[in-house]
Amino acid sequence: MTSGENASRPGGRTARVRADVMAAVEAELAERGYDGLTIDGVAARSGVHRTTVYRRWRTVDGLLVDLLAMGADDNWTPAETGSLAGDLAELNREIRSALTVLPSVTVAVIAASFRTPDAAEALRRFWVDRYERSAVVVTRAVERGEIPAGTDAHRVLMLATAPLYHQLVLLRQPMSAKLATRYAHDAAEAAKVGILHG
Amino acid sequence: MTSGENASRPGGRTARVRADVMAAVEAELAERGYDGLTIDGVAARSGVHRTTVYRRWRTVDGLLVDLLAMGADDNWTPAETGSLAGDLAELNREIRSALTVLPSVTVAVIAASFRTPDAAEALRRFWVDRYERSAVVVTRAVERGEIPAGTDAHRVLMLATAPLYHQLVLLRQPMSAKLATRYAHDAAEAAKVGILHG
DNA sequence: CAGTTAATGCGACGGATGTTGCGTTAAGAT
DNA sequence: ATCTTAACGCAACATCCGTCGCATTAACTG
Repeated sequence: MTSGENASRPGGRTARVRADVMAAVEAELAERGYDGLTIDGVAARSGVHRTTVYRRWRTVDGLLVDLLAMGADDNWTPAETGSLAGDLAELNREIRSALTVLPSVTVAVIAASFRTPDAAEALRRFWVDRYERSAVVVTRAVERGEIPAGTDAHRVLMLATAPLYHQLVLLRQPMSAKLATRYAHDAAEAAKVGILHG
Repeated sequence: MTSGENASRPGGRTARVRADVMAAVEAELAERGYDGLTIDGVAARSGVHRTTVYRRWRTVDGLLVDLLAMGADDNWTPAETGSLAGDLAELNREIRSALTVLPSVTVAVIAASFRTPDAAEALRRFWVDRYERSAVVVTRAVERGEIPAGTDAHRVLMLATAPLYHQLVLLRQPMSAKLATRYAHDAAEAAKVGILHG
């Protein structure tokens, strides 16, 4: 993609330029926010020439997509706590953290996704992957006999996590760690009593 | 705000200009999408001069905020169907409609909210108002004895509606009317069995 | 070590975006 | 009917944004 990771010349300078630019993006994002992010600003701060940034990343959104890719952990799996409520609560803790940290790369890429199809697609893939990996917490709960077989994993995950995105990103209201955990528990309870059958 | 509704000279020409510009915004939004929306484009299509649009609305986001205000119904109340599940399903039907219609002013204002504080604040107020008005469906359910007293109205509404925003706006995946209704029923069921106590 | 060539640096350009000063129009007042 | 004055139209301007051609650097090759 826009990443230069597998380029034909991944040598020292190219890698150094990418690291410098990515660091500058994060710093500018922290100082000026998404709408204050400009290629000129990033280039100036990083010490890399404007033209180079334009050529390698095209747009501000391209920079953010690359930053998201840089931070994504390919080996990520949901933590295992021993209970569905605990697993979902840990998921929500991570999500809340990603959305409230400053600067939040996730929120910035969400903003970017409304402007360029590339960012939208990158974010979509990122989330599809995360939710697919997360489905195992429901599978494990079924195997433990904690919840009925045939429980709709996707709906469980949506009920648990969607309120965080909605309230923190769209409604722009704070959410305590306690409330985030409560949504996780609500979803687990609903699954337990058999509401979320396939 | 940016609206000219209560200006000192709300006469024929000013009102006509506003109507023309708003119509042009909607048309441009439908044709080019949010990221293709420009003041010059809107001005050209509406037949109003560039400078006039800049002076009255300042930015593209200002145009969208005004369009949202124009479409907002001050007398809105949630429909009354006789059951909590029915009321929530009707809410979700309206939300799904607002998010999937083309062009979706709601989605456009969400996009704008990531760029200017004015748009973010306008959207926040809009939603706070809507969720406050919607709380009555939970109150009614308690009065009918359908769900326990002390049920957390906000959590009921979030569980029912957040998955729609999350899946349609952020995950950018389609959602059938049936699934939207199912989330409404899930939230109602969870309330009924007492999971969502205050 | 010398040669090849991507990647970067550099300056200049064209177009888009937003602003300003001033003249013109028309809504509302007397 | 006349006057006043917001609101609008107009043109010129400054700035920002993205691109291009060409020179330079430095990573890889043999």
